Amino acid sequence: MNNTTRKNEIISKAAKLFKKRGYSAVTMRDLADALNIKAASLYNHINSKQEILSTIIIGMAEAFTNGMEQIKNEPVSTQEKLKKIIELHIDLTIESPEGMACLNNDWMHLEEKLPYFIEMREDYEENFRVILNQGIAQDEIVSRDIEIMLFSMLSTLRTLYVWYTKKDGVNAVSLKKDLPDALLKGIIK
Amino acid sequence: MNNTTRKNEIISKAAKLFKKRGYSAVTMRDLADALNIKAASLYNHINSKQEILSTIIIGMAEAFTNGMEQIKNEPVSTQEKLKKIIELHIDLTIESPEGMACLNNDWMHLEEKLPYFIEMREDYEENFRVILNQGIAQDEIVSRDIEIMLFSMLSTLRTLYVWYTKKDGVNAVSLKKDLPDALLKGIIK
DNA sequence: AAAAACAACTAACAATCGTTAGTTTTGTAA
DNA sequence: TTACAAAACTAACGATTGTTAGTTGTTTTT
Repeated sequence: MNNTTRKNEIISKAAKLFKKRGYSAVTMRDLADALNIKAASLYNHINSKQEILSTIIIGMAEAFTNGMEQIKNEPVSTQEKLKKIIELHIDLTIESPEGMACLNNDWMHLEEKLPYFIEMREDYEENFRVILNQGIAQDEIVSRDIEIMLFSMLSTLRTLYVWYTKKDGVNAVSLKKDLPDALLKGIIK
Repeated sequence: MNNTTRKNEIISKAAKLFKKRGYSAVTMRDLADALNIKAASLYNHINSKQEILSTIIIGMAEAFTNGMEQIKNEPVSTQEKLKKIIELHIDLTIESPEGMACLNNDWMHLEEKLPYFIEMREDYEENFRVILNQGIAQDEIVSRDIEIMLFSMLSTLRTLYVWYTKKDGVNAVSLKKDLPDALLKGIIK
């Protein structure tokens, strides 16, 4: 029943290649070469190139959806919720920087699952907005343009994988320690 | 002598398509269709697909390089320099969101000009680091992990085009008004 | 030992890729 | 009107694309 092992190896290797060069620029022969097999052999394990992309991206998106669902209903302050969202992004980025790259850069190449993905992304952003608005209502958050606060935080969180995976980049420890403050409190004295 | 008109139309249209689907996923026939001509006709104006990409990206990168060169030598406070960097990103994003998208997402498909691009990007980031360090030395900036401050600001600034180009997204006025504070002062009270 | 499942292979397909060659049309200046 | 340049066209090229069909070898299960 453990027929997923080889399939997972293929998907995992594909994610690495997609991160580097993007879905469209990676051919099935590139992927096969990286696994030391022939392109046709891939089809003993997966149904299509599209299925690989879909598996990677939808898996990540659902992880974020589930994480947000947890957080939004917790009986804690807005500041606490925002910190948990930041931690969610850090955790998922550390777990799979390649998946995060695909999620960010290749979602538009989804076909069948594209509407489902868009829906999840919109829901996620809307939940984020609600939390920010609650913060303003409860006087925890400054009353500025909410779209700018949302975009500013999400941009940073979504591209975490870029900096996490490069040498001399940021590491997990300092991320969890300093990123919440950087995002919430700013950088000037 | 005004033979650049048609060429610029092609490059401009290409940038729009690249922003939507990425360099690799856009074919010369796609580009030609969008201009209501045949693919072969493109080659009366440009030398290669790669040349189009290169023109777009190197142009943007040089604009940032020049902007940073201006800013770093101005006799103003760190906070003022950071504000000017933020404005530089806003201005260039408004001027060409498509170019920003290519710069961010398709740089790895550069061939001949890739080393030149990498060099410019590294210099830009290093200049940014120097400014932040000056700010710490002069007690203007909190003493936290500098890579995290750098990455946090740059991530937001580099993906500005995503939010600027979508309906109900952020607009130029509120950007210039609220983004500097959001990045520098944070969002909590 | 036989059977079944798994995972690789070779060979090839139709479609599409960026690009070239050579030709025709279009607009402008002489 | 002629001459010329700009910008389009048709046709095709060799390479590469994702994928299928059918086969062979290798493990695992019975």
